[in-house]
Amino acid sequence: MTTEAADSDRRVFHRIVDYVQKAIVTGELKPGDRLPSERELGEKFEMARTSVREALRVLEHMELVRSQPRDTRGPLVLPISAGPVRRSVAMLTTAGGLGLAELVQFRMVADAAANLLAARRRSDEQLVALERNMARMRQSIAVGYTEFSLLDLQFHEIIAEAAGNKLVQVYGDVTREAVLNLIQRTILDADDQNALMRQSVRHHRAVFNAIEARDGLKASRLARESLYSYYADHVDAADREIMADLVHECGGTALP
Amino acid sequence: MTTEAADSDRRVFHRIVDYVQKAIVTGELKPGDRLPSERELGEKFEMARTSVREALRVLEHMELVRSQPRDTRGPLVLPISAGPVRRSVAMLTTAGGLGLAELVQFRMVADAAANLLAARRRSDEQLVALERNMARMRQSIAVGYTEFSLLDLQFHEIIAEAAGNKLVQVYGDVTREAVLNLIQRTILDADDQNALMRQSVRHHRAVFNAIEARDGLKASRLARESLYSYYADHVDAADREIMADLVHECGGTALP
DNA sequence: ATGCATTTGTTCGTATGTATC
DNA sequence: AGATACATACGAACAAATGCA
Repeated sequence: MTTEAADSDRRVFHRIVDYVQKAIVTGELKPGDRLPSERELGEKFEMARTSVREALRVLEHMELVRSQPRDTRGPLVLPISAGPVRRSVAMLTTAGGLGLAELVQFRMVADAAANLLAARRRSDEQLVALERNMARMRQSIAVGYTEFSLLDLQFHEIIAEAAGNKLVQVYGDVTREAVLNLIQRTILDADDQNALMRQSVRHHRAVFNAIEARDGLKASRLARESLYSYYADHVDAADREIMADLVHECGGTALP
Repeated sequence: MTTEAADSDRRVFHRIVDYVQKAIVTGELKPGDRLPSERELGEKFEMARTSVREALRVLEHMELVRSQPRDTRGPLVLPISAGPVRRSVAMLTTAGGLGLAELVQFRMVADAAANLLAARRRSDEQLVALERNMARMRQSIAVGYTEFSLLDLQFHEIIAEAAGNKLVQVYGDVTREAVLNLIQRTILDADDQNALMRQSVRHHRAVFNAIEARDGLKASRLARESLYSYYADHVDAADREIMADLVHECGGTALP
């Protein structure tokens, strides 16, 4: 029989990784809990400390636990984090597995959804936060493009949070970050940067107005249109057509 | 003393992880290349073999390298994969404390986007794959609901792949799985199951027709509407309103 | 404040099974 | 078939850091 022995072809340390992962999913292990020390884990799972450590290195990389010299009471169970998603998406984009077109096309979907939901659910406090952000953004034009970019990210993150959907929020945040990383390698000259920043400020104002007026349709359409106008020139013709389709998905624009 | 702080607070094995990661990003290491053996890595980076192994376990978990007993010529550098994204996203959705409403609302966005893109990009082969899936699905009604659910997932996965966007694909796939896991705990009686399956078959036929006709607007609208009709009764009033908004985001439906 | 016990970080040596030449 | 090289895994050891009586 070629059936995997399930214990023999997998490495020993997987027993610990699988246990911890499952225990966290089922809620048996909660953030703040402590795992047994390396030696105790070795006893309970019947393996050497070196193997326990391999398991801990993997769990640590998943950001499920923290294991440091100061954790003398045992490895600490961490809250679920978006870090691994962020890192793996970043790896995919920087190593060539994901192009700008795919990222922007997804942003057209995610940002539009975020704006639509935020227009309905936003609180007045979040509106104030957006206004503060826009004020700082106007000031940062004089400072520089990287500073401006961070505030731009923050603007969208406020909206994503206001949307009240963790998936839209996290996926959107991660994708925006990836696009920024990808774009920052293409050096723009100072004039282009200034033009882009001023255009961005106008766009944010328009989105703010739509969200303030609870006009979700308009807010989502604005997201798609501005992404198209920013990035259409940076992708090839086929992807540009797709992006055009995504712009007009919503009936808010041209009705023949 | 001259103890470098930047080197002492990070563990030794990070030197190897960082080197390999950077080398892959810069293209210095390509898929198919071989890393030095564990012993040689230990010599070059001046660390013990146990530390080298911790590094390899992390790199392995990132799916950047494969290190097995058969790889006698050294650890194999792998092609960039979406696996880590899928795994980390799955962890977030299964253990992130997400409710049905959030998952379904995101599906309304992701599935709609997948259908829209698939309508434009689908190949004839993918159309055939969808037809085969629908045939098997009709047969599986007699077999049982769990069997049917797997084919239902597969139907959407074919579309997600046809959409030609890895992010839409991965996020959508994982979210659909999460919804299924959440729903399968609510036991439906046999009549309900049958009604649901027949409704699902009709819906898939409609989506297929739209994608075949390259009518992306219709395909995306169908996705939103059917998700609303499936799940609206299972969420509270506030979330139901949000879902209704998402349905009408697209101009394809009611125009006053 | 001072040891004492415990934990992690790291290294080294060794044994075993396996795949390749 | 035998020799070699490899990964897997174990265990012992010591330094450094930390918490506690």
